[in-house]
Amino acid sequence: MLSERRLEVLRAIVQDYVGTEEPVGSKALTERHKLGVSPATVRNDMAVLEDEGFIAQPHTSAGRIPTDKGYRLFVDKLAGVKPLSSPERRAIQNFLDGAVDLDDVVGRTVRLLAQLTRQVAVVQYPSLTRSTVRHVELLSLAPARLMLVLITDTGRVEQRMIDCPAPFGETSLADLRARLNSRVVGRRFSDVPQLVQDLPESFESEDRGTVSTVLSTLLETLVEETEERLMIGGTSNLTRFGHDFPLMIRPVLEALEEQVVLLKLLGEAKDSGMTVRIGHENAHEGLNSTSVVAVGYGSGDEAVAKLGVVGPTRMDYPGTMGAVRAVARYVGQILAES
Amino acid sequence: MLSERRLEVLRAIVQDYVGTEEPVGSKALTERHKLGVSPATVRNDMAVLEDEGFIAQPHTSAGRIPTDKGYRLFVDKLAGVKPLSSPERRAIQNFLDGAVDLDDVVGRTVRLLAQLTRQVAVVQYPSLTRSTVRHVELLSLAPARLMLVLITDTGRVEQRMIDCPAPFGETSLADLRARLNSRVVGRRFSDVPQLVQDLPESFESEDRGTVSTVLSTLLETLVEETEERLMIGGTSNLTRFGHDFPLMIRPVLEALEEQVVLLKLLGEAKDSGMTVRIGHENAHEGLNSTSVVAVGYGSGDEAVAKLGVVGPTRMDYPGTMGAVRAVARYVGQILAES
DNA sequence: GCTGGCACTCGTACGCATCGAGTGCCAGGA
DNA sequence: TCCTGGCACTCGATGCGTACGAGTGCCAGC
Repeated sequence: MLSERRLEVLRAIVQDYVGTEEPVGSKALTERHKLGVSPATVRNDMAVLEDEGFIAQPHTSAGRIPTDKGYRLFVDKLAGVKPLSSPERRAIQNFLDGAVDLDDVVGRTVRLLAQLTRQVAVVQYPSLTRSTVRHVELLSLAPARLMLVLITDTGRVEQRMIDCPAPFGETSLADLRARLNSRVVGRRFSDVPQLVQDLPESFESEDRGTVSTVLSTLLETLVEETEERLMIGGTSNLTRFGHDFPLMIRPVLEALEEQVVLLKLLGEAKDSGMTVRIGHENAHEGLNSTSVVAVGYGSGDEAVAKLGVVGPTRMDYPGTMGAVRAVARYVGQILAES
Repeated sequence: MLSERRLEVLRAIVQDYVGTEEPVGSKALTERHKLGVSPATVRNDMAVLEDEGFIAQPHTSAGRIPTDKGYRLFVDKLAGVKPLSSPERRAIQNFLDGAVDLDDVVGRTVRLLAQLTRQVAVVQYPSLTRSTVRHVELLSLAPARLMLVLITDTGRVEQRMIDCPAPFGETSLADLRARLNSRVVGRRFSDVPQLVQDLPESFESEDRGTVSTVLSTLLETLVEETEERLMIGGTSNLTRFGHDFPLMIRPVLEALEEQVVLLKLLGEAKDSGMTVRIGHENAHEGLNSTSVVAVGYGSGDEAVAKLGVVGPTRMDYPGTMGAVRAVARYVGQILAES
């Protein structure tokens, strides 16, 4: 186990490096932090930290920079979550209030998070499978053409066109609408398939085809949209990556364009509590030099989706974690109110 | 007026520079193009072209690069629109077919355009004001809580929650729904305000408050959503900007994050025909070193929205214009079918 | 009006010396 | 056992002078 002082040295290295973006040497460390020991001692500690793999030298005769493992230790043991200042909290609330619909909430959240952390923000739309059904609507647009509209308790709305095999009367439509709603309203989307399974049987044979079509579209929608949607923002913050950013930025931008990658990224995060993935801990290669801070949010106790930020491993972890957590809480509140 | 040959020299310079990204000299020009004259002659022509402001030297004793004015002349007089190859056309069709809803169409279009042009793609959602109403739906979610759903002929769907001043009976609701639809279905959104103006009068006094609330929400939605939505993609193509891209990319990314800026950008494009804005022709400062190729698209003859790409001024104009035009046409077809 | 020749410019590449931050190691002291 | 000061060493960054060469402008001649 590392001694107290060595941990302190590591903490100092991380803090200085995050601040200056330059390898930090033993002398500078003793000057800027009250470690109570001489540079020579710090050098010895650094040698140990390097042996253990917590820090590294870019080249001989340069200062040290933290490794992924070093950041990991820092995040786990040395750093807390820095709470936001109360002006910041007020700013969040002001910014998120006044959103008119779910798109707006998500959009504002992304911008807010990007601005607060000065990093790239990713916000997932509330998941269908974890939401409950608020309403199912069937609209007749043409004799044999229906529109299916799904509304979730989190305000999400999905719609699909349906071409019916046969014309469908207004009364049958009203009947189907009523029966559908009575079965699924208030239930979880993941339970919907079983709940509607036997519906066609209770209809006249002439309508049965259409009912089946509607139901299969409904189920299809559930499946398709389980590939969740998300929104990202603040990509211009990537330019803050550092002096070597031209090399970094390419794969990161590419990764950010792949919704699949991002969804997997957020999916890997724990359902509750905050998850921090540092550098190579991220499965995706393009993100090997980034860290991801993610957390679930929801209108109740349970998370309905996740949000987070992507930034350089060299980031202000306590501040970022604080901002992410705070934003998630407020978004949860907003969703619960609507 | 410039002689035929001088125009030919300009064309050659643009082509070479676009290909190599390096200032092009007189000798290289005569070697790579069959101009039929010696380097010295080309030098004289270049001197003239420089006097006229079509080309410039980054520094003395370097080759020439086209100026914005040079590209402008190239686009207007020297370059055609390169039609896509038929495999490319097939690829477009395959890629766009199978989109399930409007979001999907727009998303696929963005990806397609980014891939074809290897530049940043911007696609605007079909505008509300230029669309016609396909259906207006009112759903009762709770005794005094309604949801308003607007559906356009282009497949766009907007929804809003409405808190009613008083409970609203099912029959009144059906009544309002029917009357609303009979008035506005098939009409343009921009005409809706007049069409519904006198609706409240025909209702019982107890319902009049709610009807007014619904109508004002409807009108609000029309106004708010006139700030059009759009989707962008292919930002990782920004890394292809050139060797000086670290300086370029920042303002461009920032501009791309501002929907307002992008909407203005597309708004400046002509309604019909293709618009090319080169370098400083773009009002926004951050985009002074980019060119924008934009075109309207629509389900019928009329444009319902625009799409385009943003790339370095040093771009393959004929190819880009061809791709943009082709994609716009196919998207128009897809919208018309749905 | 085109061409070959020629002097000139200026950015790039390369070699070389200097500088200094930072290191590792060691002997001596608490 | 642990800390400290001292010292030689490493190696990237910086600055400078030179050589090179692509490219130009100009001019005399065809």
